Amino acid sequence: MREGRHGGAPRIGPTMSETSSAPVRLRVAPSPTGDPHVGTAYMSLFNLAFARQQGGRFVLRIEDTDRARFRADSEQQVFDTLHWLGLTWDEGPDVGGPYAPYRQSERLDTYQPYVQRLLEEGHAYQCWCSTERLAEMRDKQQKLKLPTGYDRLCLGKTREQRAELPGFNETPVVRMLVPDDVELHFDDLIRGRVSAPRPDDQVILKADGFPTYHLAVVVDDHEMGITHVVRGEEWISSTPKHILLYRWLGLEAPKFAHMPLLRNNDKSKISKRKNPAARLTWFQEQGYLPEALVNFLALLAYPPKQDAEGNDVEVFSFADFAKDFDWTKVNPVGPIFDLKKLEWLNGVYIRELEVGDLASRLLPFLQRDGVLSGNPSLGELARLKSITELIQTRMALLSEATALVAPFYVADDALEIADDARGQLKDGAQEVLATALRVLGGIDDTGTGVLGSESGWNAPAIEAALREAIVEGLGIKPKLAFGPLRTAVSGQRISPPLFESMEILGKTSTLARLQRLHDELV
RNA sequence: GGCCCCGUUGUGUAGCGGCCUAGCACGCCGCCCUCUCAAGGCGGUAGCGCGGGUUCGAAUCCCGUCGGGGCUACCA
Repeated sequence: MREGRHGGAPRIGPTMSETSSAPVRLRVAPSPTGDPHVGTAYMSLFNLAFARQQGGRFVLRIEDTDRARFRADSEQQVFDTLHWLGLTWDEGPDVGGPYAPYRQSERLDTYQPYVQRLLEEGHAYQCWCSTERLAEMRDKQQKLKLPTGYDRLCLGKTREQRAELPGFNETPVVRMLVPDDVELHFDDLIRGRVSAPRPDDQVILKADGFPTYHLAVVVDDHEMGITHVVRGEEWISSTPKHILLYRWLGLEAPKFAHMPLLRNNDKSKISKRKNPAARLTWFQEQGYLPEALVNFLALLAYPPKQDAEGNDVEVFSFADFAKDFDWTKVNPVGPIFDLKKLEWLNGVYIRELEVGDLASRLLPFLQRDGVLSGNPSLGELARLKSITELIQTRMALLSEATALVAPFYVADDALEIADDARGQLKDGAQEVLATALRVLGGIDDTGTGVLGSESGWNAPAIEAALREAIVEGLGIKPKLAFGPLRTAVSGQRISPPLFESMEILGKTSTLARLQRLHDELV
């Protein structure tokens, strides 16, 4: 089944030696039927990688032929999420292009002549069967364990002849007349020679005048000069229909690449119902970096490159990925969409960010979660940058910053002490707090502000003073010594580094917080 | 049910007949570092679905079987 992968059969795809006359043209064709799907991004990524590598074009086409499931805001979300990921297209409904329009609903006139021609040449016929009759027919076939498929009741009949039989519907659809000798094999860039199921007489024009996917995709791919059709594995079974249409219409079929399907944990095709991560917007909400998501997607069903020592290189940019992308390296096994590695990658990318950049990416999350207002002051932003430095290695997701950052922006008397943090306090806590209060009170904090680094109130000085007084002075182990202080200052068991936190908070706030917990323990 | 696709540790992958006592990454576990948590360093855990062939030799080739998935719409 996979001869094409190992050099047994001739390679199908374009190779370096193959003289490429026209530049390649690829497309992604999502349906605006709800929240944009992660599969759309996955397909876009592979399409784009090949298009860029070959110096070709990448097209976005909206397949809105399903009027029943159409959602008006969905198209814009597709634009937004793909832009967010940096998977940009050269032609599309929003940017236009030489083959506009790029919405199928605006191309209805385009399909008409094709349908007409198929009808006239006897490759297609009208069908007046009602959905009820069709459903009954299918049920019967399944009960009898027969292959399902249209029984051609309407074939060769005029409207009048058909009207006398039961299950008649006034507005007809148009069906393909699939011949017995239909070609069931085709070459796939990823899988080699593939065989597919025998299609039945597929509807190509619906009663509402819209083409079905099968007709629209063939006509549009041809009219738009698409050279490579890259889509999910679920389309393998309908590829013979498409090839038939190309043949009937005297068109050259494009190359095909059927990508493996992303899976839920139970191995079923990834779905929004079973997996929140099937929604592209989910990643934005959770605080994933687009560059991390793209990197992660490129790792699914595709092997990482190796460095000079032969070690895998799993962190890479889109450009790196596209550079030596090769269809035959795509693994036909559908990968389970497991987010563990993405979380790690996200942390890697977060750590690589310049601090100011990270801080500005954090801002929307902090505003969303009410830590900062919609229009923070310069002081608050400066403080954010200092805090960001402390938490950069402590996040896998941007949304995790909220809990870490919040204590720095809350009023001293409004700081909530978490139960688990309070529960950890040992007997000596009050004495530790009292000592800290006394010794920190002696540190001169003049100069704090613009010249803060030159102030006596800085992390090294704070640490030195505290260690001397508590660890050495009281003979308390560091772990026990600083626990109560952390709780007082952050309200949490876990926090950014204590002394740096105190520096950022300033002497006044720090002392107020220490005092407050101290007094509560009396 | 029918047709088609696929089958290496928990997950993603390497492996194209001997280099495999099956490599790498994430995860998980442990240790080190350490003011907590991370980050970082070090170490460990776990896999060729099964059965037959072919061959001196099979994770790699063939057949069967089992398992998973997809399609089977006037959805895409």
